[in-house]
Amino acid sequence: MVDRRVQKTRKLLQEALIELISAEGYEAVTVQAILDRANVGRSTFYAHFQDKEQLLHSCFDSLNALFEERTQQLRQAKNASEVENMPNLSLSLFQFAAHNHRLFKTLLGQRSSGIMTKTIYDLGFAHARDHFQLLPPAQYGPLHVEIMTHYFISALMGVLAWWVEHDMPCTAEEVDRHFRQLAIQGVGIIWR
Amino acid sequence: MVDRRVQKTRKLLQEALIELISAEGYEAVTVQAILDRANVGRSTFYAHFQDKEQLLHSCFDSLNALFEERTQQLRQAKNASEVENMPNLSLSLFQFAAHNHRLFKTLLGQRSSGIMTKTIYDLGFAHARDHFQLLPPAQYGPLHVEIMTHYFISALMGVLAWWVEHDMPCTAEEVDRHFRQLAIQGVGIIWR
Amino acid sequence: MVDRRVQKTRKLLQEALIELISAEGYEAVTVQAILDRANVGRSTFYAHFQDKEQLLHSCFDSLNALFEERTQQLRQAKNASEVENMPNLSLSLFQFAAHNHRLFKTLLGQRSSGIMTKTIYDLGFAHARDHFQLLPPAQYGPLHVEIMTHYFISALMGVLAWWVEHDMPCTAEEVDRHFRQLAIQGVGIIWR
Amino acid sequence: MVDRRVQKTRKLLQEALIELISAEGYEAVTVQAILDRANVGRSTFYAHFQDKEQLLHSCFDSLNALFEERTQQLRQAKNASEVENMPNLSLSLFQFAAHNHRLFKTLLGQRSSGIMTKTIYDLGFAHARDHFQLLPPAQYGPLHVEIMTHYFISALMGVLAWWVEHDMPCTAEEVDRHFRQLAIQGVGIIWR
DNA sequence: TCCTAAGCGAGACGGTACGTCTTGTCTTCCA
DNA sequence: TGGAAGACAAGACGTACCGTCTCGCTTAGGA
Repeated sequence: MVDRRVQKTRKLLQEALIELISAEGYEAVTVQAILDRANVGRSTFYAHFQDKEQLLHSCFDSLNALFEERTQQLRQAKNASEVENMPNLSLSLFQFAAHNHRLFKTLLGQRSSGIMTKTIYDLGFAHARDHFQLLPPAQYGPLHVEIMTHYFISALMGVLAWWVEHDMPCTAEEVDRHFRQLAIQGVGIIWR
Repeated sequence: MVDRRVQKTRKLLQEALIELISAEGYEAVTVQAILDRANVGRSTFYAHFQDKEQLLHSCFDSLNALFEERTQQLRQAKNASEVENMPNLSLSLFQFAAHNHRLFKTLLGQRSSGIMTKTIYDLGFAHARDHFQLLPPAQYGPLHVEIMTHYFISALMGVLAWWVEHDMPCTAEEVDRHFRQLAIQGVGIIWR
Repeated sequence: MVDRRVQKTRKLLQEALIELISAEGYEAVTVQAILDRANVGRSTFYAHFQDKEQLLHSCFDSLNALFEERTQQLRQAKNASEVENMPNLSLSLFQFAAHNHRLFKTLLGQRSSGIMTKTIYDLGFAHARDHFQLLPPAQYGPLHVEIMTHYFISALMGVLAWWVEHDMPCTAEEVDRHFRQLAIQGVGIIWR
Repeated sequence: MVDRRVQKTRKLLQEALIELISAEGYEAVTVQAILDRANVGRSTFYAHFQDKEQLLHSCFDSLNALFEERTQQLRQAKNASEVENMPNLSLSLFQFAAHNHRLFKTLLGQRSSGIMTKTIYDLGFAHARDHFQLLPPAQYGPLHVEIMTHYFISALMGVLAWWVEHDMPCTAEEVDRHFRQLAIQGVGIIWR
């Protein structure tokens, strides 16, 4: 069984990091500053995490869990219709971000140097590709699918980043409705 | 009149930086390494640029020029139809990236820590917003336009990044056609 | 009454320290290394000794006893002739060192950083001063006596250190004879 | 030619070290404390010296020079009589110590953990052995000469350490006269 | 043709953060 | 209940870069 102190220390460090990033930006955060705020010794820090970046990634364990759960569901789905009936990816993400607003705003926003954007992007990309592959084959070639997946996830990330950065100016359901309309119907009339 | 040596030194430094970034990644590049590769003295470097980041940004003067030129055209356009007849933004970008492949691959790709993504994003976002505002008012509310602009530019950046990262697996015209189809018609059938 | 385990633990630690000092030198010995070698827990160590240095000093209890015994004899001596008939200081030391060769070699030699030299020196110095003060007053002034005592003890320590460092190349009696000849007759002919 | 700044920095560091050792003792002196007192940057320190100990040794360059000069004289001496007419070793050392009182008091005294004692001892020992070997062969065996050399140098170091530690309670000539009397005539009457 | 000011390389320097290491205290758990 | 195991705060270590600075050398462009 794991020492309760260990869990407490990890949590202290994660919280200190998040607070400091939103105050000063990721690059400007010093390991020493984290230690001071968390009241943790230097050696303890390095006993738990290799460096500042690993500590940052550890903050995203719950997001990893979200995607892993969805991936499980994908694998167990027997046919396309079951896949289509899964909870919507974009809505799940918007809701998850709403529940972890401070975390997402900090790590997707300006202050973070976008350090986590790629991580979330890759998680989302892999998931979307798996998803698309399980759907009935379309008339599109593999190149188009590749482009489409990048297109789709990039757009999702962009809207998500804007939404959390501006402190969720509408509900998760609303922003998801806007997003899905754009995704399904296209930018439409106003773009040639 | 500016000393020719000054221009030569600037160019040496910019090239050294680009080469080093594509070799080791932006974060790993040391000022000292730039100096060694460019055969330039430490004090000379700081006489020209405040720091590594400013040197990086200086590499993008030509992209700035591209957007400034388009912005000029936008301002001079008298009506929506002239705006609509402007050379296509996405195609311009794809073509520009093709002409500056090494630069774009280096600075949009993995090795760059996405350091320039935001800069290009902001340039594109501002331009797209200006563009959209000049088009005939649609039935969409301001929130939807905001979301749409982020949606559109994010998707464009995502496809662009993928395209240069994979060494342009198709022509600029082709990738632009795919992109515009997705933008105009939406992800369509395969996404609920 | 003292727990037998306590004595055992103390002994384990002392032996571990001595072995490690002769292997790596005093400065290089880590508390953790002592614990590992002695199979003793960190808290147990600090329950017995304040720190590494106190543990080291505890190894010298027997030498302290030797000097204390001699000091007792000095105090009980009624006249100078009894003092003169005491067992010889230098010979006692050489013999004691022979019986504790490993300890002395370790703690007087190179590896020890001379950490104990001063301790033994002070013990010897105090004893020699007491001794000299009980002898019939000579024609020498107090300054000369002070100098002489330092001269004498330094020389004794130097010869002792050499003797144990070189694994006793002659018997205690022989080295004592050489030493006393030098002390009594001087370096003599070969030094102007 | 060597940068004058380099020499200045070395001197600043050496002086800071000496002052701090005499204030707090060698072991307690932190590299950071040296930097603070000398107003020198951390990297500059390590550009000049490997560590605290090397800095300490660098303080003794002049003493090395003294011994090297004497060794030169020894090598050039053609016969024993020239060797015997060389300036006296013990007097030279006492005078040198007088001219560098602060340095010697600091580095031979209590605060220094005797860190330099061995260095000076070895210098003196090597020199004395060379010296003795050039004198006319005596009736003594090699073992006796070895012992004698250690005896002699130890005694000299002991008197020297006492003399500087007590702020030279008599002149260099006086302490040398006492020392040489003890060395030549022996402790004499008062020691059996 | 000389001369004088700027551009430049070289690199010393003060400073700061890093990741490692050891210390001495404290807590937990097991025999 | 005492000791092994080991988490922890504290802080020094030696390394790596940074941005500032002071040197001389060279190299125009004006006298």
